[in-house]
Amino acid sequence: MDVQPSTRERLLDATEDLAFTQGVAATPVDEILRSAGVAPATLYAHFGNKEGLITQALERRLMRWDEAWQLAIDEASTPREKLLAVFPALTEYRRGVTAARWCAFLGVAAESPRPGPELQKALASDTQLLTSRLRELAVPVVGANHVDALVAQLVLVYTGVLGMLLRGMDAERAVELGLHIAGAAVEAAAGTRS
Amino acid sequence: MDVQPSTRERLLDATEDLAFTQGVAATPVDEILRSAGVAPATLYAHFGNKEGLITQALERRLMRWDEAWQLAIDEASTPREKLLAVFPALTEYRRGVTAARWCAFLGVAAESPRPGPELQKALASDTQLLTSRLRELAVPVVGANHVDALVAQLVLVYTGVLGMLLRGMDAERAVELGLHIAGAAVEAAAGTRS
DNA sequence: GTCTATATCAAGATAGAC
DNA sequence: GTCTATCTTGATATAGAC
Repeated sequence: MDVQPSTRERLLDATEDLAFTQGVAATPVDEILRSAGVAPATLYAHFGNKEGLITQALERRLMRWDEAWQLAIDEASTPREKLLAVFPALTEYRRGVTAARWCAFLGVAAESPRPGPELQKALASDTQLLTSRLRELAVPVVGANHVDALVAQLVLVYTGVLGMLLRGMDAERAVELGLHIAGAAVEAAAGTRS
Repeated sequence: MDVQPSTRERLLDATEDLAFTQGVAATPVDEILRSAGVAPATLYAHFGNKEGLITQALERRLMRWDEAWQLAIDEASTPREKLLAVFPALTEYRRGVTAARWCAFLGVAAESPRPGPELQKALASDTQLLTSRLRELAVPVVGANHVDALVAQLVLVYTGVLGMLLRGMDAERAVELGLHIAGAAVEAAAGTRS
């Protein structure tokens, strides 16, 4: 039996739908309210202000991405496949949630010159999760010595995949391309392993 | 003898300073006017509206990037170095102009869900220049058959370099990292050459 | 917790003079 | 071409009732 989503969740859903596709500044609070079927005062009671709403939408989004990525890792068999699972996970993830225009986190970062502490934390936690988990996964593949360089490369490629969406590239093609580049980087790093 | 910049140029300068570092929506026209020392009506006489101002700032920026990149290509000696010159060119370019927070074009694209035709054209011309010139440069390196795949990879890496700036990475490190990944991609593609 | 109604304010844009 | 002064709108946020 389906429970209908709470007011709070409807607001977060609408925020993902609208703000992460059109841009935050290009999405008036009014539009989110209309889409969620909620009154202004209710939004402010829950989230304080627009930035609070965006922040919590990002937090929920990161949790879901975290789970989706972890699932993809668990399903992969070899250490190398687990390390590269971030790319197929992205495709799968974008099917499950409302797909952002490119990346909810980078998009908000780009248009937030002076984020408040909460938002700043939410934004940083995306890069944080990305690098820390990739580091764990990379150790079995290239050894502890070469991990840092490889992780930085993988984060760059992952970021490039998302950026290509802004250049109009199809998401699946971008992921495929990224996987190819990342695979080569892993080979090169694994070859260097002392 | 230095000629002092025209009103028009002061406005474009201020736009690059402010809108491409803070974000367009986060930069009120007022702030640009104050920074340029110009009256509102003057701006609208020159550019029609805010989007016109942004559009022309992007157009001027692309011209300068075009020149800077071409210069870097001319200074490189081997075909492989010319192909990869886009990365050192980026470092050099960012010294010459007001460096954007990450990328003026991608940044504007990200916060413009429904750009007018002029702006759309200005945005597309960045990717256009990038792909067409890389394609020319790649032919001598990998042959005409494998060009498309390699170009797409290089554009992705280039885009990833810029995106890393939003994750707080230092520009020179990002460029260095990108150059490394791109170099490996070029090697791999050149090796495949039939 | 949620609503209706409204206050407040800032931003984009224009009128009209010089 | 450029200025001062102002208009108009649309967006964030709040007051007060249910």
